[in-house]
Amino acid sequence: MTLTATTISKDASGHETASPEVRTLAERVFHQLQDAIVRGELAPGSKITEPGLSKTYGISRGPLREAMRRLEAHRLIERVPHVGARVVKLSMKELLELFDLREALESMAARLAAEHMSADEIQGLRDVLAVHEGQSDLKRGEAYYQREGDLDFHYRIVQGSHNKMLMNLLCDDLYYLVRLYRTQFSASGARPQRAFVEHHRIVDAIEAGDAELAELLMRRHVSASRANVADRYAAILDQ
Amino acid sequence: MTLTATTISKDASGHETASPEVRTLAERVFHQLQDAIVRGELAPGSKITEPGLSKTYGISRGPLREAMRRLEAHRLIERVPHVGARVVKLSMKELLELFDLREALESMAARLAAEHMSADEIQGLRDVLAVHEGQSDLKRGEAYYQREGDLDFHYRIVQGSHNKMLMNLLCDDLYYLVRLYRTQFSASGARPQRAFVEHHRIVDAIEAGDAELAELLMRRHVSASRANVADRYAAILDQ
DNA sequence: TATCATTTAATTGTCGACAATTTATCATGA
DNA sequence: TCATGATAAATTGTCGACAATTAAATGATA
Repeated sequence: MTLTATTISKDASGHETASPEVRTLAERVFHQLQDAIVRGELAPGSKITEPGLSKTYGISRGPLREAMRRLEAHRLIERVPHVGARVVKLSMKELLELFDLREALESMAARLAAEHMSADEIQGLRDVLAVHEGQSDLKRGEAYYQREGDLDFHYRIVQGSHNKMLMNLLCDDLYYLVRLYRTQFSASGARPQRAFVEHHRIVDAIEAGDAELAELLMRRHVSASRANVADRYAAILDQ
Repeated sequence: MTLTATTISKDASGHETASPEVRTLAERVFHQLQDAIVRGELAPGSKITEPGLSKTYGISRGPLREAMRRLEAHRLIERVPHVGARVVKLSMKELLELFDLREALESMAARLAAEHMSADEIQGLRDVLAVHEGQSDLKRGEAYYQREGDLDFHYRIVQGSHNKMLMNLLCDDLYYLVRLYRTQFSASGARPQRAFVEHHRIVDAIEAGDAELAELLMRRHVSASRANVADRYAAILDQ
């Protein structure tokens, strides 16, 4: 692809995108904006204006509006007719709701994964865990929650379910919203280590073909993660 | 609902719309296209072209493209860059996957509904069932699955969960896809009557505040519905 | 006749300009 | 001083035209 990522400097600190699909301007700027939002470069709640972004990214308003429509569909921005768009503002209530959704969906994904994952896919899962294990203990805490794409454990479990609808929902629609929450309420502390152990147990269950156990463990895992976030938030309120 | 299916004939055939949001051309044509697809007026798999729709609805390609983006986000059409868009083609595999999703999500919704629904909301649910009961037995079979919006039993259960994320997912994103499947594989036969009974049991559980039971019943209910569709499909294959 | 390359047509992607609506500013009056 | 209304600025919604890409049609050649 000859499309040099020249674009604009500005946001693109030279990171670019072996992205799956960048055949059009609208798609490119969509991914750029998506990254900018998830990374927090565009502050939550901040208003984004079409002429502004149009100039920033050096494109006309046409494709920009299409990109914004996609962002809206992914719930990363909120638009009001004739008024404008704002980066989504995160409330703790909605974050906990999102965890409830994940608990229902990802536990189902784990069950299906135990039933349908191939040996190669399971090996891939183990590799992901091994990579994380190899990282220095210092960085692990922060890094473990930053992984994305195929490196994300949860992402791969969902892929392993072989359920297209589920994959679309969790990996396309909700995935970046989850990542946004992660950067917002930057998760760390003692939780990652424990999550790491739980991940191993889940893979064990999947490898054993124990669908029921995999579902149960994943449900507990997400539930524990939710409780952790809720606790940390309560602690902040008290502080 | 006064929404005549005039559809074409220019836009302003003087119909307006107690619709939730029709403040812009793009939104209006979005709803029109959504209806047209769900009703089967636009055949599944058929190619839709921008100049064509542009002329049909009497608007320019700008707002039309925005409407199409929204349809794509709702998975009612599929777009390929530089090629075009087609109305989504339904496969039995994906339909069953959709049922799996609904089983996980709506059972969760039923649990939350049992925990959070107000007395008024529960009464509203009973009213919905009463309306259906009042209909002639002849029409009930066909009509019962055709209800939409607030009249839809499942729709109200989800609303009763008071979980925004869940409501967005089921009532905004997946709702019209489910309706599309309903019209495609037009459901009827002995199933509606049984579904009607199951609905009553679910409301009973919700009213009793028995979250666990409500969840279980809803899970069974959706699962039975899924099995019914699968059986009918298998029967057709044998025929 | 079938296959492949070239040309043609149609459709999508992008742009800039104008109209409609909203938000901000400011002046006026109680 | 505050509220209220009119004016001005900015932003969004809509349109038509042009460029880029793909699909179809045509013709040449083996």
